[in-house]
Amino acid sequence: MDPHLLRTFVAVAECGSFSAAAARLGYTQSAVSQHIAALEHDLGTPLLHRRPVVPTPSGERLLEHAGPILLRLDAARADVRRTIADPPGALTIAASPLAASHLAIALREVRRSRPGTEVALTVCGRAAVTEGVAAGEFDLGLVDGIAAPSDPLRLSDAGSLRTTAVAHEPLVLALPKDHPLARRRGLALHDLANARWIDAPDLAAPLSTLRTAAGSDAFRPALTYTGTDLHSLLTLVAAGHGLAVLPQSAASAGIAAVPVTTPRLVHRIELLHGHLTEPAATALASVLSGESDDE
Amino acid sequence: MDPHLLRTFVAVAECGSFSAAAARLGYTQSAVSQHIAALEHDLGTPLLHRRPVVPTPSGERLLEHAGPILLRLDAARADVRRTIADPPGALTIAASPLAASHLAIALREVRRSRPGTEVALTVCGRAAVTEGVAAGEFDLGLVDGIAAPSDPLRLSDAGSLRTTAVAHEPLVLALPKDHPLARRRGLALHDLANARWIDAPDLAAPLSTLRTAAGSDAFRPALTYTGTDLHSLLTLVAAGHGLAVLPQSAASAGIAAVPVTTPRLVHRIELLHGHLTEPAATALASVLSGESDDE
DNA sequence: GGCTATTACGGAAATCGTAACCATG
DNA sequence: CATGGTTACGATTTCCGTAATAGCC
Repeated sequence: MDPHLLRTFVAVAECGSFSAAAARLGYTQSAVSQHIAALEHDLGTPLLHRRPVVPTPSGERLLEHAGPILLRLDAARADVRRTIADPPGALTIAASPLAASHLAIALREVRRSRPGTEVALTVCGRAAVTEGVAAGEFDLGLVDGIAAPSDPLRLSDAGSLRTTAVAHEPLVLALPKDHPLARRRGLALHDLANARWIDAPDLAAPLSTLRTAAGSDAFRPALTYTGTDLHSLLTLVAAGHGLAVLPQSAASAGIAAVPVTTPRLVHRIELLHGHLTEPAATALASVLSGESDDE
Repeated sequence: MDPHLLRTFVAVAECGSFSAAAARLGYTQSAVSQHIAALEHDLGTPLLHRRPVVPTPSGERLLEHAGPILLRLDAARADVRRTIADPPGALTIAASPLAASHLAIALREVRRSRPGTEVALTVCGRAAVTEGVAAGEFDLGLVDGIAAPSDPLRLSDAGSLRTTAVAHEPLVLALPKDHPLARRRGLALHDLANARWIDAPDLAAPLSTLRTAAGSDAFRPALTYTGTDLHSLLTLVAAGHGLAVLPQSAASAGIAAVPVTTPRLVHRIELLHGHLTEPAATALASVLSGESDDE
C-alpha cells in the first residue's frame, strides 16, 4: 500500500473520475488506472465502481484510513524538517471561526511571554485547522466543536497532536424570534430531529455530529451553508430558513436562543499543538482557560 | 517515505544494528543500508548515528511517527479485508491484566445479546491490546491506565480506534505492611519521586506515566518487572523490593494500600473497538460501566 | 459517437543482491 | 584484523507515458 497509490485513490474518490484525478495529480489517466488496479489487486477486492466512479464498501473503508495516514505522513516529514530548519521567526496560529474569540487572548499571552515574536493568524474551517497543525503548517490551532461535558472533541485526524481543553460553554438552538419554541427555557435535541435544519459544518455544529450525539439518523439539512461567516448564518436563521445549534455566545440580538438541555452537550474549544514544547503549550492553555480579562 | 523504508528504519533503530535488522526483515545488509540512505536523502538529514547505531534528534522525531503510521497502514488493510471476508464465527476480546476484571461482564453481555457466538479471550500487555485491536486481530479491547479524573487515556496508537470509558477507580500506592508510610490516609506522588520503585509497565502504572503525570524526571525503577502476573508483583512489593501504583481493587491482603491523593489521578478502563457497529459497542460499553451485577 | 476506463507495450528508473571496499573498535 | 556499514555494479522488476482498445451514456 504505497502512499502514492493511496493518494491517487483518494483523489479519484474525491473527483469521481479517473481522468480528473489524473489531471489533478499530474499523471496520465493510464497511470491512475494502473494505480487503482494495483491497489485493488493488492487488497484483493474492488475498491471503486466504475461509471459512475463510486467507492465500494471496501473502498469506503479504505478511504476512512487513507486520509489520516497521508496526513500523518506529511506531519512526520514536517516534524523532521523542523528539527533541521532554524527556528521560524513567526509563530502561526489558526482557529476555526467559533474558536476565534480566543485568538485575542492567545495573542496577548504570546506577546507577553515572547515579546517581539512575529505572529500570523488564520481563521479557517475545522478540518483545515487540524490538518494544518498536523502538517506543521501552523504552530497552534484553536478548534471548537460539541461534546459531552468533560469529553474531548472527536477530532478526525488528531493522530499526532496534543490537545488541551480551553473553554466550555452551553449550547443553544438558534431560531427565529417568532418561532413557537422561542420562549422555551430549554429543549431536547431529539424532539427537533425532523425540523428544518441548516447544515453549516464549517461554522456551527455539523449535523453529522448532532446525528451521532443524538443517536439518530434524522437531522437532515434543508439547507447547507458553506462558509464561515456567523452573521450571514444568523440572518438565515432569523429569516426562518432553518435552525442551527451554536454556542451561547454566538447568539445575537436578531434571533432567539434556547439552551439545549438534552442530551447534555457543551460547546468546547481545544488548543492543538503538534510540536511545541510541552511547558510553552500548557502555559498558553492555562492562560486561555483562565479569566485573563483584565486590563 | 515508502512504508518499506519506514519499516526498516524502525527495525534498525530497535535492533541498533543494520545487519540485525536485515536478518529480521529478510533483506541483505546492503539493502538496509540503501533504505536508510534513501530515507536520509529524502528527508535531507541524517537519521542515525553509525557505530554505535543510535537515532539522531531527527531520527527520534521520525520514530515517533513511524510506528503509528505503520500500525494504521496495517489497520487499514485489515479493515478492508474484513469487509470481504465472511463474518467471523468467533468474537475476539483482548484485555490488559488490570482491565481483565471486566472481561466477565463483557462476556456475559455478549452471551446475552448474541447467544451462540463463539468468544475468544486474550489477556496481554496494553500495547498488544491496542495494537491488536487496531490491526483487526481483536474485535474488542479493554485497556487500563491512569489519567486525570475525566480525561481519556493517552493511548499511544489509538488513531483509528473508538474508545469508551468503562470504569474509574481510585489509585493506591502499594507498599509493604511495615513501611513507615503504610498507616497514612493519603499521599502525594511527588514526595515519593525518589523511592525504590518497581516498574511493571505491562501490569501496574508504568513509571513513565507517573513521570509525565507528576511532571518529574524522577521515578526511576530500582527493579523492572516484565510480566502480567499481579500476584507475583504484590509478592515483590510485600517483600520490600519496591513500590508500585495500582488500582484500589488490585490491592490484596499481603500489602498496605494508601490512596494517592495528589495529583488527582484515577485508574481508568476503556473499551476499544475498531470496526464494530456503533450501537453494538455502545450497548456493550453501557453494560460494562453500569452495575449489571444482577442474577 | 463522444467520453472515459482498460490494456499493450516500450523505455526509464528504482530495487535488491553479490561483491568489493573502507572504517572503527 | 575482524566486525559491520558503504559503495559499485548488474539483473530484475516496477513505474509511467504513448497509443491502441473496449465499454457505457
